[in-house]
Amino acid sequence: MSGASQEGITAKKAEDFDEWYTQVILKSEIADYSPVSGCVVYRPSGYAIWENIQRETDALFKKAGISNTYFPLFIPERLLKKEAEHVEGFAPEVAWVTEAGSSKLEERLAIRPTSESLMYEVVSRWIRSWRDLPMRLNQWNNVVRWEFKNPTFILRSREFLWNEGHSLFATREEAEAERDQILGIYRKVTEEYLALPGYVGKKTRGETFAGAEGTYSIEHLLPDGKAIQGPDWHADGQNFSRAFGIVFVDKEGEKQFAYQNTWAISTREIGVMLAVHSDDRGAVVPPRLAAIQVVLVPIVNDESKQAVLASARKLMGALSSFRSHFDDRDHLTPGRKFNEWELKGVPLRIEFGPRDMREGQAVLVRRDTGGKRTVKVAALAAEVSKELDAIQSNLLARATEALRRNTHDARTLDELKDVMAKEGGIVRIRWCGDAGCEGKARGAAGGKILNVPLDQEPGRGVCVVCGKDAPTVALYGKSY
RNA sequence: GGGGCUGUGGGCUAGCAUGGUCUACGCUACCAGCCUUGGGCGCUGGUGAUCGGCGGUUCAAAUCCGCCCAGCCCCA
Repeated sequence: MSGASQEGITAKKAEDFDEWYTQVILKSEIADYSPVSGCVVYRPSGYAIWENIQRETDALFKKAGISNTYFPLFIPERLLKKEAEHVEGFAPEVAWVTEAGSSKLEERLAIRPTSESLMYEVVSRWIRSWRDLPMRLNQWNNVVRWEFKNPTFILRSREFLWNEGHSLFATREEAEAERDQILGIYRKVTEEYLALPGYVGKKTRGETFAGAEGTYSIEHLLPDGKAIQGPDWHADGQNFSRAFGIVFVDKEGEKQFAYQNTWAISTREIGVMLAVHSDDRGAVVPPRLAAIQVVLVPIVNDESKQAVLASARKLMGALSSFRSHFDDRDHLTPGRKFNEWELKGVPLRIEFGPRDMREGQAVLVRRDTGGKRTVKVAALAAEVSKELDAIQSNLLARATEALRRNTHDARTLDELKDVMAKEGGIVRIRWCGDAGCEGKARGAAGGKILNVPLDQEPGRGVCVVCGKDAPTVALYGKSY
């Protein structure tokens, strides 16, 4: 035991969250920095997490009747400019391609910050009649948003990966009905796979996506007391269809503009997930998303070596239905391996040594609680499955409890200031809906209105700012 | 948008004030051999850094100056 090793996490989650967060991601080998500021390299175990999120989300999209497509990276400037509010929202952070080789381009090309303008220009040619609708498209891709000054590892990067869903409907009613379906998918993915709870609600006018009529989000809470926006869904109304001429002939023979929605979940969720679940020993990754779900570490001595390794290999056969790994490296001690796999966030470890071999058992060690349990090898697969499920649900339960514990109430501006100063986290406030009051609340306590939850508690109250009648509860907090 | 801090082998660092003795310290990791293996084993030997990049001052720069890049923090 040297004690001087810097390989583990040296910062404490509770004491120095920012440093801890960076160390967890780098030292677990989930991601790394890129030579370009604000860009992220996903290493194999990190990209595997994204692939798993993608796979699960994609399956739900497909089940809902949404088809995948691919639209190109480059958007001609004239297209980006077609929807005024949209371009205004993104202009400051668009990266441009202006030359190729030694020649200057005639028209500069935007690297997509999102694909509305390019997609809708093309899609407008595909739609003629109400029979062509609804059309529900998706693509998994990368986007670039350049301008911000303080990138935050994974949580806010200049390039990120996401899905961008785009759907077109003949009527407003149909378009609006999509909201709960998509938010339901995101809620399922974030809760059941990422083990992340959140508040689903409507963003305020000022926080609405550029070009949209309404934005709905899932808001998560990080352990440092700041909220962060997760997946979202936007009701675009006819803004884009008018700008891009997406016109169809309805059943009555009348020309109509389509109603559109867009929605996204991004790699940011990986950062949120790691920040919420991980601990001072390293990363904690939910079993359903982990690149390796279970690692088998054999423990041998000279006499037992061959026999233990042979038995351990047989155990690996029983684990074929899991993403499993056999750590038979000969030059490292078991303790060393334990620490390494904990740092990397593997949900379940199996220890198997001479004693276990004799007794026909194996030791299961949970990453989330550190709890050890001895099980019979005959029941290994069933026990591993049970344990992985238990870890998965414990992570969500733990995070849900943390969210509940860090959600407070405030009835007046003074109370709001007080709660924010003392407790931080998310604060439920009554809000009359007025933008002026929103602004005052923003200035008052260092946070902002995160969203107005869809799930409204019954009852009435008065606005935390102006004291007028306020039918709705809004969520307030500091935000990334 | 404004202000501040940091950058030395893969990781953590010593050296920088007062330039030369730096052919750059130590730990860790890595490689080889031996010895070991139920929570970061031990011993011996070895690989690995033109000191973030470019330029300047100087006989001489990790050290002083300028610009740039990257990371981090605080305020708007």
